[in-house]
Amino acid sequence: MSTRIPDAEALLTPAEVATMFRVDPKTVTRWAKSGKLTSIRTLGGHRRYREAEVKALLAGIPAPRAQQP
Amino acid sequence: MSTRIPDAEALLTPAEVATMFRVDPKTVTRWAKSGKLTSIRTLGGHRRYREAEVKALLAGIPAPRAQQP
DNA sequence: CAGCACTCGGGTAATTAGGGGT
DNA sequence: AATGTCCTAATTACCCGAGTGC
Repeated sequence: MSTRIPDAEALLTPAEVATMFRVDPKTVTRWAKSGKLTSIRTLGGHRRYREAEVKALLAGIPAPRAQQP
Repeated sequence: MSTRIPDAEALLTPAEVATMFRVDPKTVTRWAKSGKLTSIRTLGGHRRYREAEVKALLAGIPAPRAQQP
């Protein structure tokens, strides 16, 4: 059967986000480090990004206010 | 009908955990082998993971460290 | 009993992280 | 300040055959 997951958000890899923005994956990493993009880390330290947020930014929606001053 | 179980914790399959983290099921297995994730084994050797722990890790909560004395 | 999807192992490429420099 | 590139080390993804789960 299909894997039914309780409540999971769609996540994107750095390479996928980089391709969508036509930038280098390293640049996406910098966006995450500077708080411009929400990042979820795997247990090994690799980053995953929220698909909804990336799509919103691609659509021209201004970045949401950072949560940490 | 769901099996009625007294006090069982919700368990997730490797595929479910992998989907939630956007990684390969093999990667989840490595996390379990390296002690980064608690794994429960079936009698046949397959692994199951605690839903609460997985959700906590996804939320950014670090691995359960020892309590402060 | 049979069948299919998933998971188990190992082994080997491909990404990613991180710092540093243009 | 922001992006792309070079490097090393670590993490992750895909290959196989065999066994488990239902």
